[in-house]
Amino acid sequence: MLTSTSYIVLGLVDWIGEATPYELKQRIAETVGNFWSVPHSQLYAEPARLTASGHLSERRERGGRRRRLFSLTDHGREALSAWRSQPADDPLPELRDPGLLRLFFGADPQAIARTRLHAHQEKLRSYEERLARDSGAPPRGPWLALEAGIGHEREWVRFWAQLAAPTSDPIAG
Amino acid sequence: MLTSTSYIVLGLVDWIGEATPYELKQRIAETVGNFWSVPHSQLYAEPARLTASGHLSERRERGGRRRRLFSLTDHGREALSAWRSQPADDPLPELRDPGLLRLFFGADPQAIARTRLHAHQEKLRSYEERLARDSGAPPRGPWLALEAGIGHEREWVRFWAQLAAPTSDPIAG
DNA sequence: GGGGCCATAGTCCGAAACATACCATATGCT
DNA sequence: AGCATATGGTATGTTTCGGACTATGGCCCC
Repeated sequence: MLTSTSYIVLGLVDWIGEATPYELKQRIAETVGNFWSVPHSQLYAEPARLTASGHLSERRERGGRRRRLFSLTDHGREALSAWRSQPADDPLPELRDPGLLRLFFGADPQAIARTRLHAHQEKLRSYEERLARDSGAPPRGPWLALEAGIGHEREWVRFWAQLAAPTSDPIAG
Repeated sequence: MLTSTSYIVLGLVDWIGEATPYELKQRIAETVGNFWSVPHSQLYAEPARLTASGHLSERRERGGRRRRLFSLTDHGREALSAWRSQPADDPLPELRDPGLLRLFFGADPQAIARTRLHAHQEKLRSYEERLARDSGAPPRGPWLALEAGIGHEREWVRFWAQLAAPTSDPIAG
């Protein structure tokens, strides 16, 4: 059975055309890794599995490092396309924020909020920068994902800012 | 070394006083599990580890099912309190939304958006209901976590709604 | 009072995932 | 030539994860 990691690999190979695990690693780092990271060791293990199951085909560089180059088979292309057009009835994602966990179990809100706030502001800034850089360029998918990321970072900033600055109490004014 | 799962267990045992794994499972389901779930098999394995490391102590029910009852040791209480007051310099959480992944790799936004939208609306509704039920009751931690959850669910609803209804295009009006 | 059923309660296990350390090759600089 | 750095890949020991499986107790109904 294919996992999300499988589809990340299939999707990227489709995107790049023919790729080595190392290239996948680099692409992920600057794109999808922002909302779904994959440890690099998986990027060697997963293509091997996908080759065994007939979703990818493998070719070996002739000289040099003799790197493995993977590309989609018809079977792989079908699987990817079926996945794309499947209803997204997956379970909803969890927040899984360690800071929130501490908060839940009684940590001091202000203390947590201050460090978290900075980190999220930074992240938000980097996303907005990227949005400004490559706004409008197709395809639309990565752009929409970035929009989603920005929305959630804004929400985190709002949330932590409100806890970091207790003066903004809606009752006290 | 203690993991997030460890602290969830320690935190809940602190909260409940003395608990069996099964009770932990139930508490998690209705509280912290909303943003950080733990597979139930871990709730048998983790207390055993924590007992070995001296953070919990174990007692056996006398008759009946002879269930294991765990409670905090002083060592465990100290670890929990140290964790609570530690700066939250953990890595930021990832969205890891399967729907977003499909979107990223070219799925039809409207198709994905419609199913996701419903699911998030439902979730949001259930959170708001809970907020109305036990608003104000201390402790504050769970309540703040619920607030965070509501914020992010609202954000998801906003995001998917905008994709589900293409008429709200800001350019076309 | 005994049989069946449901909720409770717990164990077990193989397959992945993970972090991380290690190894190897190329490239360019001094 | 020697060395640092980035590139590229492998190997591996632990955890985690799901999910299948087992068992126990309480309760209702006949």
